[in-house]
Amino acid sequence: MDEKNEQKKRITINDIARISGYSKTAVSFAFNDPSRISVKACQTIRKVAEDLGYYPDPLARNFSLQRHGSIGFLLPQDIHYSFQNPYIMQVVEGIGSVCQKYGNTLTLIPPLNESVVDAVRSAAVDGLITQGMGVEMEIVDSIRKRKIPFVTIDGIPSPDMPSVNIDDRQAAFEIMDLVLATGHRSIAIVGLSKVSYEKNTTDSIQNKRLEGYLAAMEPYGLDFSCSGIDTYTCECTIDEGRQIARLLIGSGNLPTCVVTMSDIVAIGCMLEFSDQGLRIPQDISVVGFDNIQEASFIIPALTTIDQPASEKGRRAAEMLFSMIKGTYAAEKHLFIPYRLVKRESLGVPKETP
Amino acid sequence: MDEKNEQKKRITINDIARISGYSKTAVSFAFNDPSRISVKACQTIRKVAEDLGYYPDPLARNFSLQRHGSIGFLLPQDIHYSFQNPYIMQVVEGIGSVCQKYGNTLTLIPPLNESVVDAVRSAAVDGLITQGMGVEMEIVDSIRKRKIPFVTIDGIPSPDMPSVNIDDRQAAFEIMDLVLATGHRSIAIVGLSKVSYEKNTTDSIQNKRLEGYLAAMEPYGLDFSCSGIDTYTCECTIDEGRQIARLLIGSGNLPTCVVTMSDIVAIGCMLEFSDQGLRIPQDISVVGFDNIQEASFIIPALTTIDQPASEKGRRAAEMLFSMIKGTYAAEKHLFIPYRLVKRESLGVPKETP
DNA sequence: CTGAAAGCGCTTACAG
DNA sequence: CTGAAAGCGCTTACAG
Repeated sequence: MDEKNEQKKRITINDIARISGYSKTAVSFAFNDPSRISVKACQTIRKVAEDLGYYPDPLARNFSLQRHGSIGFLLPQDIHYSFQNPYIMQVVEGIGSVCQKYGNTLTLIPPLNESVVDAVRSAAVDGLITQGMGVEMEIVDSIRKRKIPFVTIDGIPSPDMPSVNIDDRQAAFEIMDLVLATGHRSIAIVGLSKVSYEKNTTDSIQNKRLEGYLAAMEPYGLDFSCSGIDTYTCECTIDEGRQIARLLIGSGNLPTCVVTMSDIVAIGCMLEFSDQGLRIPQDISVVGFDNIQEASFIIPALTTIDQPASEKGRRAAEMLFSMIKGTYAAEKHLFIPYRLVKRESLGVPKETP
Repeated sequence: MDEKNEQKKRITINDIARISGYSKTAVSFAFNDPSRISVKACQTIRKVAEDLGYYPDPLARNFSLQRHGSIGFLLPQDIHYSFQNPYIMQVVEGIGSVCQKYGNTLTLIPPLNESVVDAVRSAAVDGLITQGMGVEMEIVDSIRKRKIPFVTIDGIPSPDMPSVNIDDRQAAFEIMDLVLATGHRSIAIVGLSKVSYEKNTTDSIQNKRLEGYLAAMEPYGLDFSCSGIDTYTCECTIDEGRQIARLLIGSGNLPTCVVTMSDIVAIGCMLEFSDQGLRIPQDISVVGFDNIQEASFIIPALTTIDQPASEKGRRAAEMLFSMIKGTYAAEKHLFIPYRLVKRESLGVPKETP
């Protein structure tokens, strides 16, 4: 009935037990805790196992042990977008380094719109790290229902939802304050697109940053309704950054500065501006957010907020593993320092209206 | 006040069956194949499940289904290095997009030196994609022992080891030929470091590329033993690229061109050269390999080989899923087109000796 | 040191 | 449409 080519049946612990003449218990110990059996038993069992190419089935082992040996990272955007954003990749790197430390793997969960809830429910993970999650999201209920620990990075700190953040409001305040102090009054703000699988999010780091911008603008008598202050949103990719730049150029009413919430978008804008013959910062200034590696080597170098992306990932993962082990007792809402990085992409505007 | 609902015991299919008055079979069908039971039964069961916050345990489900619902990617280098290389990230993105398509997750397996064999043996994956693997590697035996399908990207095509590659030899030939035709005779070649978890690899794409370089050099009467032709190796990071550049400058015998096997290393070299006051390509030329995004926006733009990284990942993943499903029958060794990309980082050397 | 046996929580072929 | 029962392959508390 089955097309049994060579190995008709997988070799199990039972086969090894039978052939070696020991019990399943002994075979199990031979692999997991040799000190519990005699040296002779261990050798015999291992020999038989080796000859038959046996190794404990991870699926059965994990099931018996009631753990997966992996933590999950729920990608905030479609995988195609997430991987184009070096900031996200650094976060993942930080998470991964902690997984490595604890001998776990890192499971990337694509945020398929329709099925993200199912994906989260059925993912083979012992815990979950999410990016940009608010308590009001439907997905939070799903995770809670699963009763696995989770931590959110760049989400909104809430009770029962451990988080790792920088002070986005203050960081945004600082960079906008610098932009305004430099003389800019005509500003395009480019925000982040929403987490891909949630349609009705009201609370987010985007809002925190907008609050910060607004607070910086207030002393200058500006707010988002003023003419000259416009807001946009796009995915975090170079291409969409370029599109925003084209949009601004096409509008015939170019701002003197573009304030983005993401370096990768800022770089997209810069590249497009350059391609279209605009000089940065003489003709237009651009500032970013994140301080990805590329921000320092694009010419001119990008003024931005340095975020400790890898550290965010690491701290979140460390928290998560503590929670999984049940030893977690520390502060549930971490705030990590950021740093304003002044470089050449921000200059004095040609004319201040 | 149900103590046992709190955290004493997890709610299982048995609880739902008992409380709803239906069998475990019916409960299972309510979640997996509602058409097999009556509408009424389905509603009743779902209601009870909802009230109790029940959802089939993924661990048990996967065990019963004998599949993990995830494929693994064995990182070629330490996670810290792998994530700094946009080429690798693009490959992962390609793999991930296919996982998303098939409703699977993507498990990243950190290549911890000591335990990579164990990691591979125990990873909760239905198949494995590796980067830069040769048949002679110890890890191959481990994977085979696990009897899960695997595909290698940028490895050496071998029987029973499906692979996805470009023609590295020819690509390397073309770019070296261009370098030589441009007039360079004093060349530093910067290769890739070995796959982190294997110490004695003789066969690799690095060697294929060296063959290509050599073939291009031959008509010019050059080979690796010639004075002026030097070879180096480093991790694929900007920092190590910079180190190579410093090494070259420090040697007092600067080549006229640096030929690297990785854009990220090329960019590191370029940044360091620039920082040290050398002009590219007037004072020194640099060429890369991969054509990562950054290669097009660094100034001067990088001459390189365009590799379809994302496509490599996608093709490898598609192969792997076919193998997992047992429907695989096509060509086992894929070669994908590459493209020589001429940009400004390669120029005519100042003096041709 | 050793082994019998009770789980771990599902899925599904089979019979009614 | 429905349910009893046989797996899936391990781990480990317990008794000898």
